[in-house]
Amino acid sequence: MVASRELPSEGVIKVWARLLRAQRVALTGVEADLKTAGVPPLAWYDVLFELKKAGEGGLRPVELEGRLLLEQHNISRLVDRLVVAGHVHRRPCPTDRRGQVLTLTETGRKILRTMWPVYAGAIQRHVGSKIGTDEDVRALSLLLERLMSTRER
Amino acid sequence: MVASRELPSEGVIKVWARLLRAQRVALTGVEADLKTAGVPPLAWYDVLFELKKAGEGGLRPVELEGRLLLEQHNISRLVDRLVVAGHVHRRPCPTDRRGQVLTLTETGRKILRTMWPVYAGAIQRHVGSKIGTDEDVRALSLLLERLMSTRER
DNA sequence: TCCATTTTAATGCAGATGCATCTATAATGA
DNA sequence: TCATTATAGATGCATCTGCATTAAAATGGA
Repeated sequence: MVASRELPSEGVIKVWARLLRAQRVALTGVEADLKTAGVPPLAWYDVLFELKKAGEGGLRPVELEGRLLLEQHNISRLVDRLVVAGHVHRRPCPTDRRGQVLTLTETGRKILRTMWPVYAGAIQRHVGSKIGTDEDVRALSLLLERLMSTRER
Repeated sequence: MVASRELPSEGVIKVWARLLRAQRVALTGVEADLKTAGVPPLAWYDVLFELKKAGEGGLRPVELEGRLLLEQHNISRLVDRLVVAGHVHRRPCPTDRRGQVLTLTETGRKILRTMWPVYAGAIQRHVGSKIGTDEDVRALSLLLERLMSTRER
């Protein structure tokens, strides 16, 4: 892979530094807002939201892994905590006896409803209010999407 | 604060999601490259680099705190590890007997030199090669900078 | 079929982080 | 001056993450 031996330009290095820093600033701000409001942390929202999107059929841990980009052991323990808290139901998978199927419980659904207004306000406060026009929002969205892609340009 | 009660637009929510994800993808990629090369993690580089920039006079932990945006207790322990590893020298601060002054040791300088080529390659691989033109780099840099600012727009 | 390989999930252990608290010193100000 | 308050840094404890390993089940040939 030739490109991997190239050195980054000054501009790229700056983008890297700012990506780390902007994310950290925004994330710690949002997490702090959640904590202040007395609701669970972001990771819980992520799991619950994926399960809600998945609907009736629920999701298997291995599917969560792919969607949240978390390691297998982290999913395993995160789900543990959510099960203990009563927000997620875990039952054996009918088609694969190694696996399990996760679904939302009623309290899980309730947590999502409780968290969203807080979360949305935090996103607006720590991200939305910092960016300018809709056009800037679109531009940033597009550029960030490229960063996530696996292919080079 | 009125803006804090506004709800984020669809676009802003997407930016938030992509900011988290793009950063996670890039960061885990870079950390993995460092590990593969057998060099210390990013956090070590950050501290050592700040100390290098600070030069002769070194830095106090409280200054590192501001520059790296880490909590006081995290700085305290991170520095501990670097001192134990022999990369950082810690001596009492002459002007404030509560404090201390941190400077690079020779092996600390060496670690920086060893890490940079690996780190630079990783940045190019996981960030640089994903973005297109220099203009895109500039645009992304500018937009990310806005996110870090404390003021709203 | 049978065996090697791969996939799914859990877990023990070490390392890192968040939170609250503690000690020592410095700064403030009556 | 002395008492109050603020700041610098360390640390105990709980939680969370990373890493390696393990167990069980599924898959894919020969």
